[in-house]
Amino acid sequence: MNAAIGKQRGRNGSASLSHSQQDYLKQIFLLSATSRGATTQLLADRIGVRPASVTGMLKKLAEEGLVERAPYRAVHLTETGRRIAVELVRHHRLLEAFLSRTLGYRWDEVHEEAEALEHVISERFEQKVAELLAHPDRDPHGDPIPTRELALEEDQHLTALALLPKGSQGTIRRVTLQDQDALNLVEKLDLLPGTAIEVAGTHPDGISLLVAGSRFLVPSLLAAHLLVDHAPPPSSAQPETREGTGRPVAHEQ
Amino acid sequence: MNAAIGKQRGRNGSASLSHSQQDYLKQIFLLSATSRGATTQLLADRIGVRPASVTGMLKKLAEEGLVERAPYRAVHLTETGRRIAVELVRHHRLLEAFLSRTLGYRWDEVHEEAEALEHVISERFEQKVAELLAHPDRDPHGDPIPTRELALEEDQHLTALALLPKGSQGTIRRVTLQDQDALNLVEKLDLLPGTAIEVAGTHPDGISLLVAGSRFLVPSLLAAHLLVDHAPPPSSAQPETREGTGRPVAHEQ
DNA sequence: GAGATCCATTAGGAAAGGCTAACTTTTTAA
DNA sequence: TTAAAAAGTTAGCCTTTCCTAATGGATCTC
Ligand SMILES: [Mn+2]
Ligand SMILES: [Mn+2]
Ligand SMILES: [Mn+2]
Ligand SMILES: [Mn+2]
Repeated sequence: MNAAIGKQRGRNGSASLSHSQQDYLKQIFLLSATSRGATTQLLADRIGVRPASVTGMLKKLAEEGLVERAPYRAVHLTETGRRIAVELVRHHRLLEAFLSRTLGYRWDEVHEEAEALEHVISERFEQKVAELLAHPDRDPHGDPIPTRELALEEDQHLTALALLPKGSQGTIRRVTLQDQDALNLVEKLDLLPGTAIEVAGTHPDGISLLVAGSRFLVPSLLAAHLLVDHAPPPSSAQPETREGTGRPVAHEQ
Repeated sequence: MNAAIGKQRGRNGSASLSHSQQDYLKQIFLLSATSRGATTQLLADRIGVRPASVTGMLKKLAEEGLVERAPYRAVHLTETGRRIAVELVRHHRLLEAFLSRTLGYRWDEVHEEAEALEHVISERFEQKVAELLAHPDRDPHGDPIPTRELALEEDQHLTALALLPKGSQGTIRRVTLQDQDALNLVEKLDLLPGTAIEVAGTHPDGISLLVAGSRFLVPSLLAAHLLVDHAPPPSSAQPETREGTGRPVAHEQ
């Protein structure tokens, strides 16, 4: 049922995709969900190559029918390309859950290892791990794990903490960061997924937050990456949302 | 304590080794334990490339101080090269044990997956898996797993079934095959590691074997790859060993 | 609406790792 | 002991993926 990414011959008759090509597809997928879309520059940043290299690779992927491209424009995945990308996201997030739950990795350690393993595991490995974990639907950062049929539940009702008005209450559900130091900070502040929070007030540099009694400032950088399952402010006349300093940004995976 | 193989900078200051280079070192190590040694031709067969490619790579590895080489001769690992090779063997066999025990792979399925994963897992992954399995000393084929300090117990007292004289009794300890069909045959015949056997007689095409009451012919091809922990024949006057048709051959990993 | 400033693309080239074909050395065996 | 066979090496080439430098578009600002 899964799209083949690895060694097998592809859906048409083409050879397999290189790890590099796989990473391009995955980053295009993740960036496509953002406002800017998958631009050459952003892809270069995420993948760690120069823009010229991105242009070259995108041409190749377009020839192989995995992306659609117009020069000087953001690139889009074809259905084939999307399937491969989502398959990789499934691998990545399943692996993060596995590393965390079964092997006892810390939550800030899982990303890097999953980044390498995602290209290498077989469909059998994917299946066995999914069974071992009883088909989890979230990774340790709260990111949804696509199903085996590659359906990806998108959380419509999650909002970036940075965009919440004063008085909002809710629960942190996703942390879209992957930098180890940033993740450690989140943990130090007890802002892991599942934590109940209340917005005590806004602030030029972030959000003032009430968590388990204590009250402190969450910097914008962080607040943009904490996605909250929120109820509107209990009884105030605050606007439903406001334009924040930072918008949520998809994180690398 | 472990030699770094992966992404890290190497022992001197050199960059990391490619997966390809790692495979060469591992196969040189495994072939060095055989009578023919690590020749260009055998390496080409094992690695799946042409002999010309092997010559080219061996030159590169020699320049990097990982092998010592004389043209037209079998190649040898330096101490540095050996450490990297043994580290890979540890990864491979630990992974086989993990796939078999934790993920429930069949014993004929573990090799291929481990072949890909061995290059990609971190030292952390290695350590966590070793802990999870309580530091196993054998993989599912009975192959010894090098310790974290890279000590590799070699089983001096194991003999290929093909070389045993009539009347010998013993226990199968290792199965040095990796072909799936061959492994399935071994399983069908109940010749897994741990099985007690007795040599009922020799035969031009193999060995006649007594296993759990039944008696059947084990073809030479197989008998050369079944390593037995044996006692000499109980009270007969048979010679201790004999020259068999096939000698034991290290298997790929 | 015209620069200035990004952003994207092109051209040319390098490194890694494979290949084929031709040639040399070693080994085998008549 | 010598000729044929097998094994190993060399030379030249190809593909993949990256790079730098230069060029060509898009966009923002005044
Ligand atoms: Mn990756
Ligand atoms: Mn994640
Ligand atoms: Mn390998
Ligand atoms: Mn094994």
